[in-house]
Amino acid sequence: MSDTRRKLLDGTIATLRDRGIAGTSARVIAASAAVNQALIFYHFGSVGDLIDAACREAAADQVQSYRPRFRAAVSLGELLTLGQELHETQRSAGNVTVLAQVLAGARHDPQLAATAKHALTLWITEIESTLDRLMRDSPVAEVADIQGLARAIAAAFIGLELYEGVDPAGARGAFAALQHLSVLTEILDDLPPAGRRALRGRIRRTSPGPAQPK
Amino acid sequence: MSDTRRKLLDGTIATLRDRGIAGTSARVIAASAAVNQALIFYHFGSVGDLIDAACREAAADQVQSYRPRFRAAVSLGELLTLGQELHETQRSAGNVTVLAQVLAGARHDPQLAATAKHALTLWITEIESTLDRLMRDSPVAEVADIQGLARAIAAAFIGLELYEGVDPAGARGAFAALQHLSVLTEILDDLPPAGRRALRGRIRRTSPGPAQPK
DNA sequence: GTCTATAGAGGGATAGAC
DNA sequence: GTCTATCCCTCTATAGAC
Repeated sequence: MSDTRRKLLDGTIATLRDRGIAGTSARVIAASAAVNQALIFYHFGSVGDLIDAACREAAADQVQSYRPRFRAAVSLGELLTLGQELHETQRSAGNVTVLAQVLAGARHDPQLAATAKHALTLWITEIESTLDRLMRDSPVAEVADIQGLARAIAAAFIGLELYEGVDPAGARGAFAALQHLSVLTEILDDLPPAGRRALRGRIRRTSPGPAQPK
Repeated sequence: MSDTRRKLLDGTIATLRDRGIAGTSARVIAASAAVNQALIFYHFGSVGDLIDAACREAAADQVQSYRPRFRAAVSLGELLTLGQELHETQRSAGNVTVLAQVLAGARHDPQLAATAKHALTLWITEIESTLDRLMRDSPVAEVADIQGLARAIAAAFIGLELYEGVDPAGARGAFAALQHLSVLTEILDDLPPAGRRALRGRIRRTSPGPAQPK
């Protein structure tokens, strides 16, 4: 790949991270990439196409680089810790923030919507297979709809990323609260067999069961 | 309040909802409000000030109108149902979507950041006092940091609102999954006294305890 | 492939008539 | 309070020199 293309892809991610979707324009991206503005159109055709290319590449790279850590998580608490680390690491690299910005811009731009859905699906798939593995032997699985839960977690994560922008201390508090709560699932998983059977029966009597995936 | 001010405040919310933060300009707002563009500056000074005024008013109105329903919720499941209804009702009225857009724009605009923080705090305060009431007698309160949890819930809600924009079916699935999961907390709350004591002891041995509010 | 220059639209904001 | 007209800026995208 040419040097200019590389610089433009990186500059686009940096611009989305630092200035938000509303502040991302051809001129600003070109300045960030230290490249002539006209080259955006020569190499990518339009600003929208450049954003699309940059986001797809960045999301694929990030998900792949985090895959071993997803695979290594052995509890919901660890998955959450992974999420928190990802959140903090990315404050400089910034791909989750970027995804949040693209998601916000998706409301009035069908192209951004497609980009956002694609990138988000990569993360959701990863979360889903992790949850699948973690919860297979848990009594909690009886009331958990893994597909839906993975989507909820991804969406929540995006929300926390945006919230961080206006209240960093509050966002830290939110993460800490979730971490405390994850202790609950560990307790449930560690129940002795008798306790598990009792819980399972209790769940069956109360819950309508997980939603059927279509 | 003058008719023009009223139309501009409403037109601003409608514009943020329909066109996103990146598509919200003085000209578009004025067209939506059916008012001359120059009147924005006469009445509000700047577009940023208008957005700020509109968002603060809308958030205050919304939170107030939902307050009785927050007070009426008697379980986490009901709080979640309330959230889901709010989500669906607002697809037309649109104030949570608006908040998400302002939050996204906050990244490169300090004024929007202040607006977003103020509006979000109104919702967080409401969620916090509801959680406080709901969880006072629950053994779960031992591992729950209510302040942080309220922030996490509000942020997650914003994320779901944005996710709805690119994958409505996925967002519905996410809500359904959370609803199923809320059954767990009800089970824990309904434990017989002996079971509660056992759970409580188990929590004490595992958890570092809730974070200290500062 | 890279540059300058510019077209043409839309942006915030103001002046001044009414 | 409301309007028109306008200034000056930034935006995307292209034309054309190199």
